Amino acid sequence: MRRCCQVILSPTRKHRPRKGNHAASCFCTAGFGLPDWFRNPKKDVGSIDDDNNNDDFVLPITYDSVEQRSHGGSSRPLSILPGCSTPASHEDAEFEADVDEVSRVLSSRFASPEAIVIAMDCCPVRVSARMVDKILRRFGSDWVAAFGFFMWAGAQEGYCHAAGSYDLMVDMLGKFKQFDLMWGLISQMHEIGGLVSLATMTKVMRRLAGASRWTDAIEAFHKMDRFGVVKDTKAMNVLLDTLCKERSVKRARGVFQELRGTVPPDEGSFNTLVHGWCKARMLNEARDAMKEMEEHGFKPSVITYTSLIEAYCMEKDFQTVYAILNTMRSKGCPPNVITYTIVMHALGKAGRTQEALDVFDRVKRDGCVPDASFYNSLIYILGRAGRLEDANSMVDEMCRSGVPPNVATFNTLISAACDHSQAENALKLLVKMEVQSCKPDIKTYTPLLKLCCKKQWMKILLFLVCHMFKKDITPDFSTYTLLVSWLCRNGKPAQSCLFLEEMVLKGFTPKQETFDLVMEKLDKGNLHSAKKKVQLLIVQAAAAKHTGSSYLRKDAAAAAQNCSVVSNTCGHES
DNA sequence: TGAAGTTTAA
Repeated sequence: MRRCCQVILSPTRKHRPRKGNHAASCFCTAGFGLPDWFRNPKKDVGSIDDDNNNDDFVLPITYDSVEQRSHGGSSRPLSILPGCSTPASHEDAEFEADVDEVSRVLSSRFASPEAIVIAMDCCPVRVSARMVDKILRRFGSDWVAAFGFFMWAGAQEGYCHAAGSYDLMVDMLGKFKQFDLMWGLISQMHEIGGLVSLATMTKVMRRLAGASRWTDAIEAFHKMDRFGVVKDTKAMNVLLDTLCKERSVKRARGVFQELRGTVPPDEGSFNTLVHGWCKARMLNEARDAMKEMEEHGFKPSVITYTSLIEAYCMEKDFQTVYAILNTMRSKGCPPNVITYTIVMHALGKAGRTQEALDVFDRVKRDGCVPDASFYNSLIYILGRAGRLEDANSMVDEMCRSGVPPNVATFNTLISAACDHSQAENALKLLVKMEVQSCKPDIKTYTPLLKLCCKKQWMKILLFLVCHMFKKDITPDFSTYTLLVSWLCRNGKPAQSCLFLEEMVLKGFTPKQETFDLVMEKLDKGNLHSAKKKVQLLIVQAAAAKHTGSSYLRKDAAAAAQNCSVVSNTCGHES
C-alpha cells in the first residue's frame, strides 16, 4: 500500500495563506493542535506517542496566530498556545496587525533584499522603531528578509532609523558574514551623522573575529576613529576581549604590546588577558600576565584569581583550586559567589556531588549571598545526579531567599526532566514559565525538541515549533542540524527533509555529514523523489556558500519551486 | 553578552 506523507515546506501559490485566515492555513488538514493529554494531564504520557497513521507534517508558514481550533471554542485550557494574549489597547492591536502583515510578506521567500523592498511597497503599515526592532528580532535567522525590510523601512517618509536599529542590523549582517553589506551600512550611518558608536564597532569586531577574520577585526579597531569613535582604553579592551574569546589570545597579546605606547592599559586589560590565557589552558602565560599586571601597579583582584581557579578546575586539579582559595583569603581578597559557582560546578561535573554540595554550606558560612546563577548551577548538579525532586525544591528555596528563578533555571529543569524522559513535567515547566512571564529562549526548546524526535511525537514537535515562532525564537544552525539528524535517526526521514530545506532557504549551509545522513536514510527507505530534492539542496547550499552572495535565494527559490519538498508527496515509490 | 560563573549538544 502506498503511504502518503505530505510534506509542505514553504508557501506556494496554492498554499499561500489568505489574509485574515492565515492561521487555518498554517497547517494541513490532518491537524495540529494542543495534544489531548496536555489539556488533560492525568492522561498517561505514553499515550501522546504520535499515531503513526498520521504522517501529515507541515511547518508553519506564517508567524500569525495559531488558531484556537483545538480548543473547540469553549473554555480556555491551561494553554501555552501562541496567540492567546489580547493586545492591551487599540494602538497595540494596530501594531500587532501591522507586524503580522509585514511578517506575512516577508515569509514568502524572496530572491534578494531588493525584491523585498519592491514587495513591501504595497504594504500599508506604519513604520516605527518598535516595529523595526520587533521584525529584526523575529527574522533573526533570515538576514535577507530582515535587511530587505530594513532598507524599505529606512526609505519611508517621516521615519529615520534609530542608532540602535542600525546596530541591530549591523550585528545581523555580521552574524551571517555579509561583511560588505555591513561596512556599507556603517558608511551610511557615518554619513547620516555620527551614528557609529563604540557599541557599533564592538559588534563589528566581534562578528569579524567570530568568523576567524582576526586581522580584519584588528583593522576595524584601527580605523574606527574615521567614524568618529575614539581608540581609548575601553575600545582596546573590547578588541582584546574579542580576540581572547574568539580563540586568538596570542593576537590579543600582540595587539596589547603594539598599543601599550599609545593606549594606557587598565586593570580590565590585564584581567582580560589573564582570562584569555586561562581559557586557552596556558597557565604559565596566565601567571606571566599576572606578574606583568603587578609590575604595572595593579594588584590581582578576585576576578584575576577566579580566572585562574577556573583554569585549574578545567584541569580537575582541585588541590591547587583549594590552595588558591586559601591564598585569596590570606591576601584579603576573599572568593565571591562567582568563584564558588565555578568551583561547585566543576566538582559537580567531575562527579564529586557531595563535595559540590559542601560548597553551598561554605558559601552560607562565608556570608556570601547565593544568586540565580549559583542556584542554577546547584540545580544542574542535582539534576545530573538524578535528584530531580531536590532540584525542583531548590526553586522554592530560591523564591524564599528572594532570588526569582530565571530562564536558565527553567531551562536547566526542563533539560533535566527531558533527560529522564519526564515529558509531562518538562511541558508543565514550559507552562509555568509562561505563567511567571519568563520568556523562553532557544535553549528552552532544544531538549524538548530532542525528546520529541526520539519518541517520534510529531504533533508535539510541531506544536513546539509553532510556539517558538510565535515567541520570535527561530531555530539556529545547530538546532536545525539537530532536528534534521534526530528525525533522520528516529525513522522520520521525510520530516527531516522539511527542516533541511527550511535550513538551506534560510541561508544556512548544512554540514556534509548532515546531508550524508539524510541521503543514507532516504536511500534505505526508497524515497527516491525526496533524494533528488536533497541532491538539489546540496547544490544550492554549495552555490550559496561559494558566492556568499545576497542573491543566493534566486536559485534557492527557483529550485524550491521545482524540487518542491514543497507541496509534494514523498511516498514509497518502488 | 562580552574583565570572572549557570542552562542545549556534537
